[in-house]
Amino acid sequence: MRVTLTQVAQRAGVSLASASRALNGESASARTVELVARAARELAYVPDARAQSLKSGSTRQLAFAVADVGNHVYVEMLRAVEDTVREDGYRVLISSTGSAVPRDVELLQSLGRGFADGLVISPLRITGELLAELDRLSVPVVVIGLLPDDVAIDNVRANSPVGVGLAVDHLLASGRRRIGFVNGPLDTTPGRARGEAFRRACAAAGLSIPAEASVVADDFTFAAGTDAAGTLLRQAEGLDAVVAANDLLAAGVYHAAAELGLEVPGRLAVVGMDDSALAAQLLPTLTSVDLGSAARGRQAAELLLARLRDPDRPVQRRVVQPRLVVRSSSTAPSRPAASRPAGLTSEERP
Amino acid sequence: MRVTLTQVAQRAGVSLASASRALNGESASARTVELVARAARELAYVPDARAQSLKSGSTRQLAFAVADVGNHVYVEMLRAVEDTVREDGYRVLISSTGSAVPRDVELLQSLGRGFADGLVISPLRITGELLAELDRLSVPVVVIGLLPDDVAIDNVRANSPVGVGLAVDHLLASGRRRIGFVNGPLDTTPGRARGEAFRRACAAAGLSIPAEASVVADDFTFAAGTDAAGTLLRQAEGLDAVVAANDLLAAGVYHAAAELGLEVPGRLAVVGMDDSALAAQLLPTLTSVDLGSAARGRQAAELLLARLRDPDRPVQRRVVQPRLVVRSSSTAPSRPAASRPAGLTSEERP
DNA sequence: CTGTTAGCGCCTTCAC
DNA sequence: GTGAAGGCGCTAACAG
Repeated sequence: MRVTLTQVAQRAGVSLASASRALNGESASARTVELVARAARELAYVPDARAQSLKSGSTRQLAFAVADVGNHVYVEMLRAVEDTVREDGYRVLISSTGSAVPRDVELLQSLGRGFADGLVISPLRITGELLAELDRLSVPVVVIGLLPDDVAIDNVRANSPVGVGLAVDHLLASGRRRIGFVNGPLDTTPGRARGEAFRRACAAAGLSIPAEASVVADDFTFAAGTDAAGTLLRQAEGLDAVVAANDLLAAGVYHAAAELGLEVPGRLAVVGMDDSALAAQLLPTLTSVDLGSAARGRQAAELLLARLRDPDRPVQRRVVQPRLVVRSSSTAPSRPAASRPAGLTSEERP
Repeated sequence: MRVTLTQVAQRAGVSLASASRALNGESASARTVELVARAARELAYVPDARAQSLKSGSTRQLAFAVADVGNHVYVEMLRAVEDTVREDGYRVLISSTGSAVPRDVELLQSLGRGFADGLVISPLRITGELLAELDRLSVPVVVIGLLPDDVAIDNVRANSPVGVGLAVDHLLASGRRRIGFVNGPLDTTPGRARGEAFRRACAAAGLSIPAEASVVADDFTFAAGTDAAGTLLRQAEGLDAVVAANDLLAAGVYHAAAELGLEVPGRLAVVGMDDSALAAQLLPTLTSVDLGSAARGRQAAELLLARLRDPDRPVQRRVVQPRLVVRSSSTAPSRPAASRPAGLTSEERP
């Protein structure tokens, strides 16, 4: 069946310990190393990760927990995390928690079983219960998201206020004035942060946004975005721009606008957030605020690796700065409603 | 630090063995069970997964290896796999191999270390080297993809021939006659299968497809699709429809068409494959052949679980049947080039 | 430099 | 029903 080190040692004619040392580059005579290496090769010996884990106390595995693997943002984070930790010989255990808290907590509790050496988690909802579990966690954890200030956990976050500000300023600079907002659920961390940021950005620009120009989708998904945007565009007539709290919601805005015959960007400019792959794939291409998904994933992974190396280092909080990526959905000048047929024309695409 | 069963036993005033039995529901007196349960609760005891692994020989972990986590198809598979195996108490270790074979092989070799009890792999390129490694694997594996007939490995596959046939027939039924094809790399399993399927479907319909109506993208990605489609639409004038080997390539066709002022679907019908989330998000919404990504993931997971339960069961091969999902990108009637300005109008959307 | 020995935490015979 | 003891595969002390 499975080849053990004992068998290798026997075949090489040395003791178990010598075999171990020889393979691990500890002090051993050239002859022993040669004998053992050869026996190992002949038997196709592979060390047992389970036994090594038990012995060393570490699994060389890290867990990555996200709300929704379906959202491309998390995929980018995942990829960044994986790429980063692989160099240090870690594998990544993925865990999609759904947007339900119970699964989060369940995962955190099971982490105590020691199947992973650390955790990167990007929760949609940061509840007291979740924080309590994080606090009693026996392995290092890095949270991607907006953590309360008094929580002593390594943390990487996007800068939503600046990000939303970039979007609003860009729209204002393009001559838009009647700006609507499609947010995600307000009981989520990004939902609350981005909603607040939108209000402030508008206030700072001296823009008064009526209540009906802001809607909240049931979820950060395309379907929810389409519904919410439909409501928004119907209830707040005359909008000339919409900011969406993420790209999926923005795609929903496109669909709602199309249904109402509102041309994008001619009649309605749209700006998304996250700058996920989708932004470049849509037509017209979507202007979006890059909140640094990959960067956040990478930095979270780095923080985790650093803490694994030195458990006593001071807690770090990193903020990834946003960047506006201007594409077609916001670049054509605003036009009055009836100047041309609704629809996209190739002339408007760069 | 970490609470061990020994400590629980001490606190409960029973032996290690009794504590183990009490917690695992083996024969033990009610009193012992009570004492142990209480001690465990008070100490917040959690069994150590590493030790259990070593003892039992199983990790309750399964690995899932895919070429590209960035492709939504794999995300859907991943989700299905995770959902399916979670019920049986397995965790999923994700491994994105890139499209490079070396990483595949590397993973397979390291699987011998016993950190996972089984593997689901969906390789883009099924090479001899890969098959050789699969063959000498010490844990059960299920391959999603087109495996050679003589390989005795549990296998789940899509039905590309039927799928491409559905696309072509649908286009013919909508009155399209000059159909182009954007394929992915021919050295990949899906690329080869779909290319072949397209040729046959056209032949079966009595359609002769000139060589220039078929192009091969460098990769199954949006960027590669845009490039390839640009070439296609320029070199094969007068096409009234394009089938793309996946949805990302289809999105590329949209962009290339827009650049050339070819209205979709008025001038050019487009059909994608995979029916990923993207299909519904694009505008016009993309008609696509659902190849059952989620179903393939789920079935692969089921096969793997079944084999873990019974290593001696006969090898199974499952084929997931495709389904055409008709949306807007293929439903408007074909029109001559100059009848109207290029662009999409809301009237064309259902 | 090498071999012997003792665990890592758990489960599981085996006697009692 | 219970406790003592052995061992999963490996590494790290300790002697020699």
